[in-house]
Amino acid sequence: MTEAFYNNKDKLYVAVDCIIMGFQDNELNILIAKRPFEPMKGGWSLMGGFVNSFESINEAAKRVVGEFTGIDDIYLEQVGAFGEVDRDLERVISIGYYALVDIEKFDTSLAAKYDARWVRITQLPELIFDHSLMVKDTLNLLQRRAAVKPIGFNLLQEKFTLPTLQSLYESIYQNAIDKRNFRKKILAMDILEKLDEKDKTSSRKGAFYYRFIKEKYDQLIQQGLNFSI
Amino acid sequence: MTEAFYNNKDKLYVAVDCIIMGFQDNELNILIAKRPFEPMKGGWSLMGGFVNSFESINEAAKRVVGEFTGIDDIYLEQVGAFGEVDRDLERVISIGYYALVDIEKFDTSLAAKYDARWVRITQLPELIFDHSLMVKDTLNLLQRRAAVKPIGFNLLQEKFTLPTLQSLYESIYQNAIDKRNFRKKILAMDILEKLDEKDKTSSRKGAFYYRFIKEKYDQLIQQGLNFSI
DNA sequence: CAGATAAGTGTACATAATATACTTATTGAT
DNA sequence: ATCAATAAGTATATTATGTACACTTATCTG
Repeated sequence: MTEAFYNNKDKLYVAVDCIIMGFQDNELNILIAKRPFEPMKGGWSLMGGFVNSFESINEAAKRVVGEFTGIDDIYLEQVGAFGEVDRDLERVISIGYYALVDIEKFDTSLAAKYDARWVRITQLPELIFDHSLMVKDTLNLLQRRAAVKPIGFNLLQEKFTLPTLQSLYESIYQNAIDKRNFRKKILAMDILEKLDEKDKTSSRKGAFYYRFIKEKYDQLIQQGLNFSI
Repeated sequence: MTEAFYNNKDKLYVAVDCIIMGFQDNELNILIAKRPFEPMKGGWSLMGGFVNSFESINEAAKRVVGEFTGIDDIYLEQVGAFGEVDRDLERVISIGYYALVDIEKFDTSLAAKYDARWVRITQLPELIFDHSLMVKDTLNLLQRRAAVKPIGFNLLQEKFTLPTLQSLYESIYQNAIDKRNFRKKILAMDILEKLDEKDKTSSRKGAFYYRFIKEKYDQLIQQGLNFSI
């Protein structure tokens, strides 16, 4: 019998914890919440939930991000499994996922419901359990990913300016980038379309909007070229 | 009560599957076994086991590698969690770990016991469940890691020749490397010590043995230099 | 119309990656 | 003893990439 082999093994709680990232005020922001129940009631926490037996762990993460943001158009990637015995009060294996969302699509009514808020990544409070470690691992992973894949655009609105895009990369890598070098590199890839319209909210001169052309990117990749910031 | 919040949630089986890698015949080898029980009895499988409630997932992986190789001096890193609903017959979340071992330390008596054998990574058969995917993800991860960390030495004996080291990197990256460029780069890092002794098993001239000096590497890293192949 | 502000632009230099061919040490066979 | 065979070992030139650096331009406001 199939079950015979498994029967005497332990079963554990399995959770997903989501590092939900948005871009706002020229900085990466992460959605965190005040935990409304014990254990660690009142502590700052990532958005999480338990994995049900009928859903994959990816589906669970997508569900959790949807529940807490109202957004289902997200970039989602697994950070890894966190499984120290004492990471929670009960024995819970948690699988970390980071999500990149367009913060403009955030359903703000949910912020009140869950006592959740966007906090700049440089100003995060200490989080409960191993959640701070999850954020640290995520930033590491994001830095490696963003260097070789155009995932940053998932954090922006469809139209964005080059100064905004540069701020995004500066926030991801936590260091300043020379704007001439940045523009040279990003424009040389030939995956952005310059629009006629300007954004004048942050300067008198205004900065031209650009658009990421996914089709062109896919085509270049197929030709063996590679994205690299 | 703490348990109240968790109580109505599903518990799942959690396993670890280990991609145990050795280096032999100038190629990466992976330890696989013929599965002795249902489901998928007789199929080729990675080395795995269930996570017990009293051990961390890292500990579980280390235990499994020890059980199947007799080696406890290993480099271990998590590949990620695999959680499709139908990845096994029962609902089992599996966490993949790859291990780099010195294949000379392998306890060969265990090979018979578990019907396990070392197979070249280029000649792996189709594995059961999602194990082939785990191997693919591992090779990817290993390629990125080996480029920036000297983890390859975990696969070699303490003394090794430069031609052997080069073969190792060629096997990891699955392409040929020019030996002049390779030697220039690896020696420039100044983390290898040349020994007086030669290995004459593969040529009449013989190749000098070298040794990896971890202390020197650690020192260089502390000074902000970085390893890069 | 002058001043303020951020957007936008080009070149020179340094570093790193890549391509390329001959010499040397040693053993085994004659 | 000499030669043939084999893999180990070695240096340089070229190209590509990354980095450093300062002035001009468009537009709004007062």
